Amino acid sequence: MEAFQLLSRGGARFDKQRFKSDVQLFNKAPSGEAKVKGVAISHDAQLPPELDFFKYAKASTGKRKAGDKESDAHVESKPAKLERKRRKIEDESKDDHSGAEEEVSPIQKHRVTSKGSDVPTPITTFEDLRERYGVSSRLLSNLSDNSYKYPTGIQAHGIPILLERRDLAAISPTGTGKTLAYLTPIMSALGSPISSRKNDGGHGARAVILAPTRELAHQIHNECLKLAAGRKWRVVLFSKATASTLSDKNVRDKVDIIISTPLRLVASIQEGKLELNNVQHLVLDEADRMLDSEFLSQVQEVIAACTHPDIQKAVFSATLPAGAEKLAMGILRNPIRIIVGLKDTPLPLIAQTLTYVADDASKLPSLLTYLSQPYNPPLLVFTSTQPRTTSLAEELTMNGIPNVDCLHAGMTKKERDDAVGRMRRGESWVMVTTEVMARGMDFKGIREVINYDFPTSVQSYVHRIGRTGRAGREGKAVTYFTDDDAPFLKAIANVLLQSGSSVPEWILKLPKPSKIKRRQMGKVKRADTVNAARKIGRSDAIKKRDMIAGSKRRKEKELREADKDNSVGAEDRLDASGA
DNA sequence: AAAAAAC
Repeated sequence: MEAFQLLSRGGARFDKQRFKSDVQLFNKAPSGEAKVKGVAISHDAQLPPELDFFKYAKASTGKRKAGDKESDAHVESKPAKLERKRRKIEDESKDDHSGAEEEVSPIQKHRVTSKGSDVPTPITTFEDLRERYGVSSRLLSNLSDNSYKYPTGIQAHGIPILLERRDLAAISPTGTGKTLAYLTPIMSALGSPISSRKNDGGHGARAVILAPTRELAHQIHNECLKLAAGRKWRVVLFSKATASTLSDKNVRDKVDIIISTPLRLVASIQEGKLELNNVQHLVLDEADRMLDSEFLSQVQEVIAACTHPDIQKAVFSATLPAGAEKLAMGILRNPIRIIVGLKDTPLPLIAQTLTYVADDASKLPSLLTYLSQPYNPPLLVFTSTQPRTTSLAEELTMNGIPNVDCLHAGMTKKERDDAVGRMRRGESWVMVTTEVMARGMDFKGIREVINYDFPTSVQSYVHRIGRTGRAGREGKAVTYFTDDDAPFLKAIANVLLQSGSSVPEWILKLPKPSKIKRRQMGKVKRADTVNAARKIGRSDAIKKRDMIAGSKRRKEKELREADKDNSVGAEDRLDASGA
């Protein structure tokens, strides 16, 4: 029963029908298509046993069995301890001017913290929205028609806040229904389509949603259309084509919601083809990405163009580093901030492993070996650059891996759309991609993510592996690392620990260099990594002995360094982001 | 810290 609830409220984008067809597809495959070696058939149409994807909120249940056998020196997570530490840090960083920080949600099991004045009570069912805020039956039935039966944590807390017209910064893990958490209140607040009104005063779109990639904007648009069913809402996915149509006043004045990437919008504003002075709701999805240096000025320009005095702004993400949060809070007016679960932390139902591959040349053989054994398609493989994405996809295909696809932003719009289409239909078994797919994309079938190239930040890691384990389903994430990745290994390892996956002990024993020293120390750490990694595969006795000796040596070294440089503490930093 | 993505 509970399992069913979790699945069905499954977040914004769960689509039972599609999932079903995926499973059928995979079930069919081997009998028909000459037994493709190594492709596991997924019969798990039933629910995974552990749907409580916020179990880490409960003190000590976050442990995951150490299923990987590279080393017997595995360290299990200590969620309770970490959470205590984090709470302390959060308490200390509370802003003076803000209202009371309070623990809410006795009903929901997962922990939700909110900051800000007069935080509205969360809802328990979508039906509450009718009584409390007069949300229309049409909107509510559109929700239930799409199998959104119960609000997720972010929806239960976020929707009332937005309906009370407050500004909001919302942080909630990947795959927990953030899209619906902002679309529902916006649709409700807009009331009725502009086209159905006589004279409303004001022209142009009343809501704008910004996302960092075309694919994500497209997906948000699809979600919005689900909620818009049955009425003549004009929800525009902004593109080159729509940009020119929108310069026609008659069209423009009938638009309700614009969903776009920032630069596209800025281009139209600068050409004088678009005015945003009637925008009363502005959402930044993947807020930390939207506020990073490359997007910031564009986003600021959009914000500046939204001149309506009563504009409501909201930012959403699974990660929000301190710098981005500061920026966000500066943009918002008397904001409420809510955090579901732990910030910058993946869901514990994603089983994560770190795999040592000595160097770049060893990655392809490792992946081929991996693909020669049973795996769960579709598999998402992340690389660091577009050329690497292309060539890896080619290599895999040449090595006989079936249904390999690739997607990066260097491809044409059509190529990109086609690739996403194949992915959605379950035709891709291995999708090689760049950071473009790292955020927001919701492919229900993805059970495994491979970080072929090491992610360049904790945020990137969290979002990449968050393509799996969505809407209460389990997932698996494998991350390759080479000697060159050593400087950032420990930060990622801490993320694994924090979210209930185990990490070989030697990784945690790696010295923690100060930021300044990181580059110079690359060599030192590299040697350390190699030595420690080489021990894998030796006999257990030798391994253990070496580990202990090695960790002692490292400890001593660490202490010596700590004497010289106070910024290197013996205590692991909790915030693994290092930002 | 650094590439990718945005047109």
